[in-house]
Amino acid sequence: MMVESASETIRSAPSGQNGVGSLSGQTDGSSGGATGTTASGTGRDMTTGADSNGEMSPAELLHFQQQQALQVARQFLLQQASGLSSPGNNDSKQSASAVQVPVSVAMMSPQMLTPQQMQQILSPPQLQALLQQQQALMLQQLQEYYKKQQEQLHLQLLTQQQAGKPQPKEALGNKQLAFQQQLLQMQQLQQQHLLNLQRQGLVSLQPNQASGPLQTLPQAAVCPTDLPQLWKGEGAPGQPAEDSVKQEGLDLTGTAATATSFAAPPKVSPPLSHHTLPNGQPTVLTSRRDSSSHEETPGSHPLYGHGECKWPGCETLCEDLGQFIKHLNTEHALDDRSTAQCRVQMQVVQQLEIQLAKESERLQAMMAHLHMRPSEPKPFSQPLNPVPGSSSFSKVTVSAADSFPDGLVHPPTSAAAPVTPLRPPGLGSASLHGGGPARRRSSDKFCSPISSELAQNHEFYKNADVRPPFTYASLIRQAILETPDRQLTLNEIYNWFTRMFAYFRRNTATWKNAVRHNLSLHKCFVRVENVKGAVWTVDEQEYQKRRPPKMTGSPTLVKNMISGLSYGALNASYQAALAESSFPLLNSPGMLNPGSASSLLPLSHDDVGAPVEPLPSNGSSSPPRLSPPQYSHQVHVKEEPAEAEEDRQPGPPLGAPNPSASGPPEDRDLEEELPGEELS
DNA sequence: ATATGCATAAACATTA
DNA sequence: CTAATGTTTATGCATA
Repeated sequence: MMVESASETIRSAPSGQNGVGSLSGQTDGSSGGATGTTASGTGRDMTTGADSNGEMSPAELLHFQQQQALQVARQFLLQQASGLSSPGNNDSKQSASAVQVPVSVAMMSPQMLTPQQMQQILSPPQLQALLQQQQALMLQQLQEYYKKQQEQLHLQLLTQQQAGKPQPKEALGNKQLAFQQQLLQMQQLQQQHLLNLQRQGLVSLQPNQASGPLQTLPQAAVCPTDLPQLWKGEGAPGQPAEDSVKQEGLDLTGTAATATSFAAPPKVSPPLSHHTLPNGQPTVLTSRRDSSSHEETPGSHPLYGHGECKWPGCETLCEDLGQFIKHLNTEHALDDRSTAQCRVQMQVVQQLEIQLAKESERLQAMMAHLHMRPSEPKPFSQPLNPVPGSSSFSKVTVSAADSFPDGLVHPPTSAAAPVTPLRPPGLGSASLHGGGPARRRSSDKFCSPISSELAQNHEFYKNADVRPPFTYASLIRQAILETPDRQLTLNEIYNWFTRMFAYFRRNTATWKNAVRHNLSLHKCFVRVENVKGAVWTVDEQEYQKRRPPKMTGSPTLVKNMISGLSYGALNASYQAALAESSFPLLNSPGMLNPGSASSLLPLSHDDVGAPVEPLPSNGSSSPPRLSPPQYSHQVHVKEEPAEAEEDRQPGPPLGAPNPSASGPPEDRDLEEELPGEELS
């Protein structure tokens, strides 16, 4: 019971909150419940990391990455949507808050669109493009900022030297030396400290992030103002500059957070002050809001821009450069305060550096992941883990070949993602079957999809403690169909589950019970007495029979998008959509032009486009979808479902198109999955 | 508002 | 008897 209640809360949470905080809470993991429900539940299982203890890192990181990418994607969507329909409307508010916040800040708010949702809406190429853009920008911004900071520092030093001229050289020298030494020490300390923080940062950040850090962040201002605009790109309706001010938080999530963490009462002191905190902490972080300055005229002083002093926390207005210099020498001379500020600034820079490094790494990893294919000859390129034999399906799928139009040609980089092999489902393989977009509801229903999806993300599920978006029934079926003789003992099924999904390596009692329950409950699973016991087989016909009619989510979603695009609505529908589809980020290569809303439509049209996934080739994997009419029940062959199972004829079963038999109506569903429309 | 699909939990029954 | 298997029933959610 306890468990039950837990899961309930979890489930309800998303809906209740209008989808906003789905990611946050997350209780499930721990106990036996561990589950968040498959189809329905939403995918926040991912948060498993949060699941308390242990192994959060991989999942978490992954999650972060996804979040970031998604965030961008979301913005993109909003733009589009807004562009499509009502431009201005309610957007403004949201934009101010989470929506447009760049990267990490956004991450902090679990809100709205979830990964799954995004996936449904955006085509892989789109997402990739966005991703790329995002990364590029981020890097650029960071670098720029970093440069600037360095300049500032340098300048400061220089200035002081000049100022010091009049003074006796020795004094100056000493001072200078002391200063530098201090800086050095600081650096070292910072390094360590930062590293530590960094390590914990991600972890601590995730929870609670929603509000806390977010608020303080803006002041950290470590950021380049234009980011927002950039993000917005083309379509952004009317976004006043204010936004930019608000979202300054670049991605220093970690940074900011850390900073705030030690700056005791963070949010409190707004801009002003530069009083260093006792411990020499980043007060400045909070004070810096000069973000806007980007363009300093060549001739001018790096610390002087837009008629004001850019010294952290200063902002004194100066008519001209001369006056500024004067101001600089008087107000920001080499004294304790300035030194402290400088230190802080250094910290900022340091953090940014680290952040940059991190982001770079991430970028590399992402690029590597996304581009692997091109660079590598092999089809299924799953960079990380070479998969042993296990799945026959793995090869079937992915033909690779899809390169990204957008030019992200980046070096594959070994990149070692810190993370591990996890990879967001869908992300990689995307293309396979020619184009099928489709990310249909993950849940089983469409068996076919499952195999392809599995094939594609099989690595992911294998390593990530993420609940697969398929129903037990579909998984069981998949397991059975994957075997040569299409039959498995219960135990073998269990093994398949644990082998294929990291998720099923825990809470065994729960899912095993579910498996048994499903086997017994669904008519499509037939138990056959075998020599050495009983084995389970699949009655494909039965299985197909129970396929639900249409999919869901997406259409609605799309509709919303097109029409009102009210964020809320949109969000809601997404939520729904996503629940179904869970993970797979991008998938089909379908379209890439981000611009056309139209393209979005079809795509999300969800399920429709189920790709052709399982190539008929050997029929091993799943329903070889031939033409609509035929593919009916492959394996099935057995007209008499009952226990006639032995009919599970080894070889030919599947492929054999059974002319008559198939029930017309049901098959139709499958049709939907056919590549036909595809869309884009 | 109702029906359906699914996940879970759990009580039992059967079998090895 | 115990553990693994199977069956069933019940509950709750989400969705159509």
